[in-house]
Amino acid sequence: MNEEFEIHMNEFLPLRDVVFNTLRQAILTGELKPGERLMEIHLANKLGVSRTPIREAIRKLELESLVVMIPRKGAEVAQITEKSLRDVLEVRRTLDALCAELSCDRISEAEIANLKQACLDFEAATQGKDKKQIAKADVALHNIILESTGNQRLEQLVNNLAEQMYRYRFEYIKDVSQYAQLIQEHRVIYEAISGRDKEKAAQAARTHIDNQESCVIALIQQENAKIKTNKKNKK
Amino acid sequence: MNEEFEIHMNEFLPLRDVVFNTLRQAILTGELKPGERLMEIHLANKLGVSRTPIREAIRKLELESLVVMIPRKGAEVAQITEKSLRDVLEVRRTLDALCAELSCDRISEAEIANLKQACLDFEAATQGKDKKQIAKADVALHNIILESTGNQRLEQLVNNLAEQMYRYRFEYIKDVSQYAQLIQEHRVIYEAISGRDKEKAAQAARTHIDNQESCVIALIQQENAKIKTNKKNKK
DNA sequence: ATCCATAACATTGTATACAAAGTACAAAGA
DNA sequence: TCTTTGTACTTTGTATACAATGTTATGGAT
Repeated sequence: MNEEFEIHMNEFLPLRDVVFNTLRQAILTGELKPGERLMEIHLANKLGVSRTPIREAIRKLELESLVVMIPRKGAEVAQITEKSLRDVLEVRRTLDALCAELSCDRISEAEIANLKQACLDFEAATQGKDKKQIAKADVALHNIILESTGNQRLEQLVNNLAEQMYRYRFEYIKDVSQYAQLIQEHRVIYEAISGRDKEKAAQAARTHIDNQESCVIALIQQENAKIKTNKKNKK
Repeated sequence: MNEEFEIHMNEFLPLRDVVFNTLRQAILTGELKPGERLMEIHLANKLGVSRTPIREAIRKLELESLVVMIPRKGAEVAQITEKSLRDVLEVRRTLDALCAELSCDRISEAEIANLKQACLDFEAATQGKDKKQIAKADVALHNIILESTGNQRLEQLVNNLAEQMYRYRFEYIKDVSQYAQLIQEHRVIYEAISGRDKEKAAQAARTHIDNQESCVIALIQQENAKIKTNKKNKK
């Protein structure tokens, strides 16, 4: 329970940003669980800083909806409900489709080559056992598309929405049976974008999200069922 | 220059939120101008609080991209360039279209009635001289559509994007020649949604943004031209 | 007169101190 | 036994103090 957080100490960043990154990572990876309280003094001691940087980090997490503030009680890690996840995905489906379309218009030949390589890298990663490596390859691939849109605001928003899902991503990515499909979907997206076929690219992006949605929703329901069973057993 | 900010003192809100709302409002209305520095002690004195709530408010403004942090120099009000505005609108066009589509599926009969009334209210407001009233009626109308989607995350994102534009909105809304067109566009949107015609609604929403984009971009270029002229004159 | 160096100052970054509010637990009374 | 009240403790909200750094101004040397 008391394992230390992985502190991302970029030397020259203000402490508030180090704390922000650390806490965010902890929430996204599930190290800090939904509903868990973030108590300032406790965190300050744990990270070896004062309350001030902790508080400023919490303000940012608050605006990212990763924590919710309870008046005069403090911050706690936001719950992810099935509804909130569907809401996020509904938006992301649209924005990912937009990314794919814009990418068709604006991607450079060099980026197309990178994208192809990223598809291969992802495929290679799924052969190995390191789940973190797989997630990393997936993120890298999607980042190439994002950057090719040349729209920073879009990039920022999609990254943020994607992060909301990382909290489930690690479970999702463990599902080996999905790998073949993911590889295939990436291939379709690559081909649509490299062929600059906007319609096809948008559709492929939507399908990609749809499939993720089914998987993750299934995971949540499974989780919920487990909780209910536990409650019954306690009785 | 030294007029006081309009402090939105909701009595029971923590000071950081009061400060946050106050500063945000000041930035959006142009009271705090792009490039202007936000100095903590100065703001603290002006608002009659200590630096702590000021700093926490700035952290939130930072995440909203309304201010940018310069290391060891502090916060300053973010510039809006033509590029950043185009980026925002590119995203918003897509999300507004999504809103319109979702609304077609999910809006209640009561909300349709509200929407109709909001169209009339907006029309009435354009008859008067109070520009704030016009902006308010416009926001109210769009909020009805937003809320009818039932997607809180979408609501939050679109509101945020819209706010980025309010910084230009007040100039834009002064352009009396646009009123007829705005009224007409609202009417088309209303009819599409009340008829639950997704395709038409999405298209109308996109057109609405397109027209705003032309107007606001024209304003910016006009502004830029003015600045250039001034520089020349100084020489 | 200009350029460099040093000192004073201004401002942010961080830590700590103090105030207020909420919570939990225990003791006393019905 | 249950409820109520009071007290101690925990935790947040706010203010202030201290440290570090960057900037500006001043003075001297060339």
